[in-house]
Amino acid sequence: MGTDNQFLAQRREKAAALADLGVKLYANSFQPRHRIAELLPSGEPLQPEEKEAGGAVYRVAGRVMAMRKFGKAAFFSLADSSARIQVYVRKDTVGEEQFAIFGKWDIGDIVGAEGTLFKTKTGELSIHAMAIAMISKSLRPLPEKWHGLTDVETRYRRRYVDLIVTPESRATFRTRVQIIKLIRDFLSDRGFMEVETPMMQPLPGGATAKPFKTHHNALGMDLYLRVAPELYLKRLLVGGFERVFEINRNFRNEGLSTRHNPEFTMLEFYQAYATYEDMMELTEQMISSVCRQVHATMQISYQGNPVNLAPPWRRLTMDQALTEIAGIESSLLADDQQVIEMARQRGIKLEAQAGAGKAKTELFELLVEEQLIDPTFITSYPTEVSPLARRNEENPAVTDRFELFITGREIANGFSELNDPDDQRHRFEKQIAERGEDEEIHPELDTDYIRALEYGMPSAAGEGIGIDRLVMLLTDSPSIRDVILFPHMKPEERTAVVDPELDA
RNA sequence: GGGUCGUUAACUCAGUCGGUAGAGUAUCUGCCUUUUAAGCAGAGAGUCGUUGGUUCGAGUCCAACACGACCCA
Repeated sequence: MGTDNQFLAQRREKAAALADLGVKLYANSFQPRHRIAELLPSGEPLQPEEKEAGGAVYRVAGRVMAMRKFGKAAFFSLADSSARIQVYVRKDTVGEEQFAIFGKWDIGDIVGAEGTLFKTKTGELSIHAMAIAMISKSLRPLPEKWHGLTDVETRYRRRYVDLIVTPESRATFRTRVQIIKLIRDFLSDRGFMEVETPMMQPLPGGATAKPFKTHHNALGMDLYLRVAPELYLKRLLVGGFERVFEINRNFRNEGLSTRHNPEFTMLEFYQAYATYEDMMELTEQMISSVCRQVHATMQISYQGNPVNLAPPWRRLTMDQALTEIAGIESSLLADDQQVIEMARQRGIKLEAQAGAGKAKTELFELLVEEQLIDPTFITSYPTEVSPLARRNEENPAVTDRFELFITGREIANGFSELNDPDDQRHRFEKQIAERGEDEEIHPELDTDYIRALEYGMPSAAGEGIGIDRLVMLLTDSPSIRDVILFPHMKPEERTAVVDPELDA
């Protein structure tokens, strides 16, 4: 067979040779007693060629990342999840038999080592191995030690390899975990309880988006993967849980891009007796404090451009943004026909039923959005595009809603919740009437949600934050695929080359 | 969906005017007991994304397709 397998064949030969020498290739008996990071700053710094006083014995395990052999001695670098350290192996220390076995080791093998600490001539802290052990034999070569893995497609498809060889990638995903933990802590500290609501829903509600459809065999019914948890979380407000949040996946059956993955992680939270203004306050505090805890500063840069996350953040109504940033005269914005005409002139395609609110929102997206680099709350969204938000008491054409933009991207969306069941029913019905043409978006009246509101939902405000986009911002990642461990990829083309292990 | 660019050894990349495939790392063999992108000497490794076409001859030119990146809708 050939091609792929010069390396596989060589390593299998070595593996067989090791087995002949009585070495277990996939042993489960080596127990490390130390993480490598624990050894690094131990006590007083050693001088070059000095051994650690007391000669304490350390026992570590990890992956062989580099190997430098010298006949009867060798250095290899060993990486565990905490750090890397160099291990020095000498024939006269480990013995002839072990040294012969060591000769069959490869870069990429997972191994254990036990020994004392010393510093080499050149000043690198190292373990002088007294004993070494094979833990798991690697059959495939790792990418090059110097350039690493730069092909983004391979990095996404074989994330395991990326994580082995790309420190930045490991750092990004550690930061992601940290960010999510900080958000959980932030909300828990403020009395929010974390809940899980259905991901498989009979009616996909809570957002205008195309859902994935699936089927329950035993029930003989179609189900949809959720596009948002919103309507379930608000049912919990009805139930008396006054502060709830959920961090979990949503699914949208739409295009892929550097900012869109079919499944993505959303934080949604709801607070009874709060308004959208409280939510803006909370959001400012949450994101800026997460940033400070991650980066020790609120002045960060994203893709080479500075971003200042220090509160307070700018707040503009949509009309103000269109006037101040897009330069549209405020008198024009007051005239519905003029707004629709402006949108048409700019090439925005509007459905026949679309009103000025929709047109205004489209103009905003076209002319303003990407210019909002430092965090900016945009408020007073048209009621027409905000079916779940409470109307403003002075101006019922707009809602008590905001969206947060950073680096030109929508990061969060929040509003005072509509809790009038009759108004909600009317808006759903209007929405259904207007979306009739798009068969992929299934607008159906969620009568149970209306029924829940009829029991009475406290006044409340809620918000959704796109976690992936927030992580992109805080890890300076250009693509959503850089912050999702296993982003969706089209299948690799299956060629005639068959892996030998599958060909047996 | 449209446009541009990319796909060559395990990895990172060259490949001129169309003339039979190159480097570094990695691997293998030999030497080497403090190296660290170890060193020295030698060797092996390729369906040039896939399928067609043009040509005496295609990694190179043309077309379609696949996958990816970027831009646009």
